[in-house]
Amino acid sequence: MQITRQADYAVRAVYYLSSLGQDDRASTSQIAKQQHIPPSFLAKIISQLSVAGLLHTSRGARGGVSLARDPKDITMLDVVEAIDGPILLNECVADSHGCKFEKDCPMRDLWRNIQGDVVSRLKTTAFSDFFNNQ
Amino acid sequence: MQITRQADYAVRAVYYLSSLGQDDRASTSQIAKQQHIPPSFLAKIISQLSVAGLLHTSRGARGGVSLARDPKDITMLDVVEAIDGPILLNECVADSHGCKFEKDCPMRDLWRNIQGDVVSRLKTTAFSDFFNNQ
DNA sequence: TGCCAATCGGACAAAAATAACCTAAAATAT
DNA sequence: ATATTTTAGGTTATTTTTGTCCGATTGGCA
Repeated sequence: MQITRQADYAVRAVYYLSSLGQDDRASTSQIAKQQHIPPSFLAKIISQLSVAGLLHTSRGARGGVSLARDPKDITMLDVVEAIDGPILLNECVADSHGCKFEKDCPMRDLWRNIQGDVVSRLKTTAFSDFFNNQ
Repeated sequence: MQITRQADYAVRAVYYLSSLGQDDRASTSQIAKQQHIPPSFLAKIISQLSVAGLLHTSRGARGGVSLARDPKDITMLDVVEAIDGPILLNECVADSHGCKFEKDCPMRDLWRNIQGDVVSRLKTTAFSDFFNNQ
């Protein structure tokens, strides 16, 4: 019942980029140093976030990483799911998993409801929210 | 971000026992069969639930497993935490884990809040709730 | 008393997930 | 050209998860 270290790192990386100006770029190693993330591990994570369309990366000297869109349009859910995949509190909640008891399993509804709340809260929290001090 | 299979099995086992009369006992193999749980795996889980004080077990012929208390006094949280340990959405929320950013990390508060909601919902759901049809 | 049904406890193991490292290659600004 | 930086991929180690198996023990019952 825990997000992975990778997802936490991803969130912190996006948080750091959000704290910079909108189009400022930072190198992976810079982000790693600031957020105390293993640099070579972060590279993989950045890559995944880039594939997911959340970040822009540019190679070469003076290259680096920047946000692909405004912090107010990047939610916690976007980042977490880009790394850990869809949030699923219990296997039986998945559409694919045909549980024998589906029909009359009261626990399934409970899990689904709680999961819905978690997803909803992550979806309604954008990275801009972390900086609005007013 | 998922409870383990073990925790799910544990919940289903307690659910099954709750569906019986208060002091009725069932053998591990009987529970396993009814709930489609690997029998030898369930034995371990039952043992943990017993240590946690949620179940009573009795050996010998005509032995078996029964609830240690009324279903209305056994919550989902009791069962899940007895197996998976304390619910923790992100490592940084743990008391022990001294994150360097603790003080000014807005994500930490978010995780803690969401976690609080999850825990709260599990704590307020007792197994008797699954059978009150009125 | 002695058999049977059941848990107990520990060892063992296979598979998956997690965390991380390393290197060669590609791109690009200077 | 050269230095910088991401990219892509493989490799490795550790831990967690999901089980299985088996002998010991316990307790009811004929």
